Amino acid sequence: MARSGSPSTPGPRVSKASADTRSTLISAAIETLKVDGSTGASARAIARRAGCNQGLVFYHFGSVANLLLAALDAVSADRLAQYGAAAALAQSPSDLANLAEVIFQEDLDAGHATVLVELISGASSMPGFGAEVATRIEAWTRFAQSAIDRSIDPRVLAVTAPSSELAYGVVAMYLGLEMLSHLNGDRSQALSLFGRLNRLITLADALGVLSPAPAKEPT
Amino acid sequence: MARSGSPSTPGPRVSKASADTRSTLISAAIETLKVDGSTGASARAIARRAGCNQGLVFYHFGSVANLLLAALDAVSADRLAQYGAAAALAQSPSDLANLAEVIFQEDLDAGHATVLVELISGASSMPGFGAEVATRIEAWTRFAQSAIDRSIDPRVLAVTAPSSELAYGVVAMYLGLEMLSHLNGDRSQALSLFGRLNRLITLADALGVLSPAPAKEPT
DNA sequence: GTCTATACTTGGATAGAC
DNA sequence: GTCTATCCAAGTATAGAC
Repeated sequence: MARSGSPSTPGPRVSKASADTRSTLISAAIETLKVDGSTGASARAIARRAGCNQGLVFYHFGSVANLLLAALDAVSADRLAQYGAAAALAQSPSDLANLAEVIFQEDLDAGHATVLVELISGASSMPGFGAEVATRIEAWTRFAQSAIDRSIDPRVLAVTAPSSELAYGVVAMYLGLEMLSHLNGDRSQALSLFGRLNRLITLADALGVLSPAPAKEPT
Repeated sequence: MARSGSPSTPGPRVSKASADTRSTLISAAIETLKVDGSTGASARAIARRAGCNQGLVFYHFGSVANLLLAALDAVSADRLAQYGAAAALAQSPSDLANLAEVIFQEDLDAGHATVLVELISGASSMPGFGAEVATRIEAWTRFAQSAIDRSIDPRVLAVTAPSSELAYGVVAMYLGLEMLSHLNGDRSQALSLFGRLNRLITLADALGVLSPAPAKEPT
C-alpha cells in the first residue's frame, strides 16, 4: 500500500514532485466529494480535477478507496487542529459554545462536514471501508468528549448523561444538520438551531449550573 | 414517466402482473438501498433481487432515479402512517416520547432510516434528485412539527424554540444517529441517548412544564 | 514519476422478439 | 408485460513507453 516512507510523514525520501501529486490528488478528492458526493468520486473524476492522469491514483494510493481515506485523514487533521486551537482559547463553557458555533458554520460553508457525511454513507457500498471510516470518526467523538469533560461539571453529567453519550449525540447532530442543510441548500435553519442551543448554554453557564467548580479557592 | 393511470393509485386499468412487478421492484429497491447503499442500488442489482429482468426498471419507472424516488415514497408512506397511528394513541407528551422511542428503534433495526440517509447523501451525485428528495423529507419534518405542536405548551416553545426549528432538529438527530449507529454496527449508544431524552421528557411532563394547559376546565 | 494505451467490468438505456 | 440482445458510457486496474 505505502510505497516508500510512511504515508503520513512524507520525508525527504519522497521526491518533491511525488509529494506534490499526492497532495494535489488528496485536495482534488476532497473537492470532488464535496461537489459530486461519494458516488461521483471516481479515479477519473478526481484525476481530472487534479489535472493529472487517472493511473496516478493507483500508483500513489493503490485504490480509490485508499485515496478517499487519505482525504478523510486530511480533513480530520485539519479540522481537529482548528477545533483544538479554538478550544484552548476558550475560558468558559459559553466561550466554547460560541467558538463551536463559528466553527460549525465554517464547516457547513466550506463543505468539510459534507466529506464526513459522504464517506460515512458511501461506506455501505464498499466492503471493509466502513471499519476504516469508523476508526477515523472516533477521533471526532473523542475530541467532543474531552471538550465536554473539560467544560461541564461532572455532577451535571451525572444527572444528565455521561460525556461519551453526549459526545455521540453532538457528532450525530453535526452530521444530521449537515445532511439536511446540504439537501435544502440552506444552512440558515441549522445555524439558527445551533444559535439557540448556544444561547441556552450561555444562560446556564451564567447561572453557574454548568462549569466545574474552580479547584478549591477561598470564597 | 407514468404510463397508464396515476403512479400512486394503481387502479383496475393496470394489470395485476404489472402492479406486482412494480411493487416487487420497489421492495427490492428498498432492500438494496439498505444493504448496498445508494451507490450499490443499480438497475441490475435491484432487478436481480426482484428476480426479474433489468429492462423492467426502465419500462416501469423510466430510470433508476425514479424507482428510487418511488421507493422513498413507499417508505415515507409506511412509516408516517405508523407514526400517525402511534401519535393518535398517545395521551401525553411522555406517552408520545415512549412511542417515539419504540418506533425509532424499529426504524434503526429494520433499516427504514438507512433508506433516507442513503437517498439524501446519494442525491449529491444525481442532478435534480436532491430537490425531489427534499420535498419528500419535508413530510417528515411536517409530521414532527405537528406532533410537537400538539404535545408541547406554546409558552414553552416561545421561550425555547419554535416548533419548526425543533422539528428540524429532531429529524437531523434521527438521521445523524442512524448514520453513526449504522457505521458502527451498534445501535446501543443511539438508543441509550434516546432513552435518556425520553426520561427527561417524562420527568418534565410530570412536573407539568410541558403539556399545554387543558382547555379551560374548572379547577 | 508520469503518461498513454489497453483489458476488463459494470451500469444506463433502448430495440425487438415473444 | 417480460425477456434477450445489444450499444454505449464510465469505472477499476495494469502494462509499458517515456
